[in-house]
Amino acid sequence: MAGKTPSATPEGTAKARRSQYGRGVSERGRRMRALLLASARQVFERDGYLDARVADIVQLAGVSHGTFYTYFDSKLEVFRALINEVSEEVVDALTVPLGGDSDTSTSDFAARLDLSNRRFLDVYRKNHAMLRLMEQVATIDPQVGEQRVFHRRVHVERISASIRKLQGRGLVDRDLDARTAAAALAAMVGNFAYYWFAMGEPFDEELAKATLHRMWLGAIGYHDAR
Amino acid sequence: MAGKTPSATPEGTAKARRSQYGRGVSERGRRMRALLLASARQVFERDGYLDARVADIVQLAGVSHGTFYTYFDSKLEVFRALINEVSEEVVDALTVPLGGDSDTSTSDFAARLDLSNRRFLDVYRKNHAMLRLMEQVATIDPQVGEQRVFHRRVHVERISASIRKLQGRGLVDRDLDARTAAAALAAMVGNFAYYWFAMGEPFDEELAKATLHRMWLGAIGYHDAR
DNA sequence: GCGTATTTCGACATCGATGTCAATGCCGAA
DNA sequence: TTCGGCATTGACATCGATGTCGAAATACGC
Repeated sequence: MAGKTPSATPEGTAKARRSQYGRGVSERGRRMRALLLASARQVFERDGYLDARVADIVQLAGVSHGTFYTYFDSKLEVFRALINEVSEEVVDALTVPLGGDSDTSTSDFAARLDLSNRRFLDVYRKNHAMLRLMEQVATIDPQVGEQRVFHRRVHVERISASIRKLQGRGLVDRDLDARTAAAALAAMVGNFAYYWFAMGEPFDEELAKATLHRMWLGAIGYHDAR
Repeated sequence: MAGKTPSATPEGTAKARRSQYGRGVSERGRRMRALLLASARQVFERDGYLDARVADIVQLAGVSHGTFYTYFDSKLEVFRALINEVSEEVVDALTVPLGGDSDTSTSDFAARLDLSNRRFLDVYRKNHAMLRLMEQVATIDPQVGEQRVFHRRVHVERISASIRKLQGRGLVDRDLDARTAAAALAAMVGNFAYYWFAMGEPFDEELAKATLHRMWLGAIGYHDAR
């Protein structure tokens, strides 16, 4: 049953060789992998996840069908690889502490919030095509679904930490439930960005950002003693 | 070319007969259609849109494969029929005028808003499985995508009309851009409902509704002279 | 310029869901 | 009970994307 070695034959299946040698280890391999990733991204953005075919990806890359499978097990696996890159950017943008170390900077909170939301929106705009696809694939593949949930958790946690801090300083009513409020604000900002950038609803750049900022603060009842 | 009548042969293709006779006109036919719709809904909710197979639907209904195609052209068409029913409920919930006729009821606005949001959330909860699927299919089928956009437009328009009315009465700052603010609030409520009911994030019923209400009002800077 | 490690090639087998159709079954009206 | 419109049946053809594999090509150390 297990691998005998008939003298002349090339030995083992191609698949076995592939996993044995690792895939794309050499410089050449790394370039090929990058090329395939770039092509895949183009095809996905053009055709959507479901309509994208491996055949299109390899054609765009100018390589043969089989080469694709040297580097990825399936269409889904390339997509995951691509979304990982984007995800990192998003999480980075969301991870920047809103609180700030200095207790002194009490009333700069509004400014820091504004900056943070702007950064998030800019990252969303930059990657809008992939983030739109992520919404699609999140409903199809559990692993990508997990990633979307992770984004949201990061966002909600950052916001609820801020709210608690403001409540500690007496700047926000303690009656407000921080977790629920954070969930609602994350929904507001995230879904607004989705319709604005991914679905193409037109808004005036500055007006939208300023309005979002102002509503965010009003929603938690934060009123700066300016 | 057109329908001659060779004596013995059954005449025309089955497909032609189907479109000729209409599908499910009789009482019997209407029952069959309803049965298939119910089975389809169960299968969709259990397996998701993509993994649902016509074979599963007919098996659950206890009829043969071909019968399905007497009533629907494809899996997509059944889904559209199902989502139409749900969509009607959602639009109804969103269509109830927030303004109210009476100019007198100035300060009941908050109460009416609360009622309206609660109604929306209840409809969402009731149909959460299909609405979750709608989010999935909206990214796949343009027609269902249109329907989702329509929901949103109804929601946004209702809210922005309210905001304008409140601005007219001097209860909300005229500086606030009604359309942008309405888009953000619709995003907040709609996406919160999605994560709450469709994705199963746990929230305390009463706390969530009250918090959403309070934030909604705070976001537009409405402060009741209570 | 030889040999081995690594990558590429592309024709082909596979696969499962979809939609079709000719034949048969059902049912109410005459 | 018989007739004809209407509905059901289920085996089958179709189809296109996926992933495989044996063999050829390329790189590169020696």
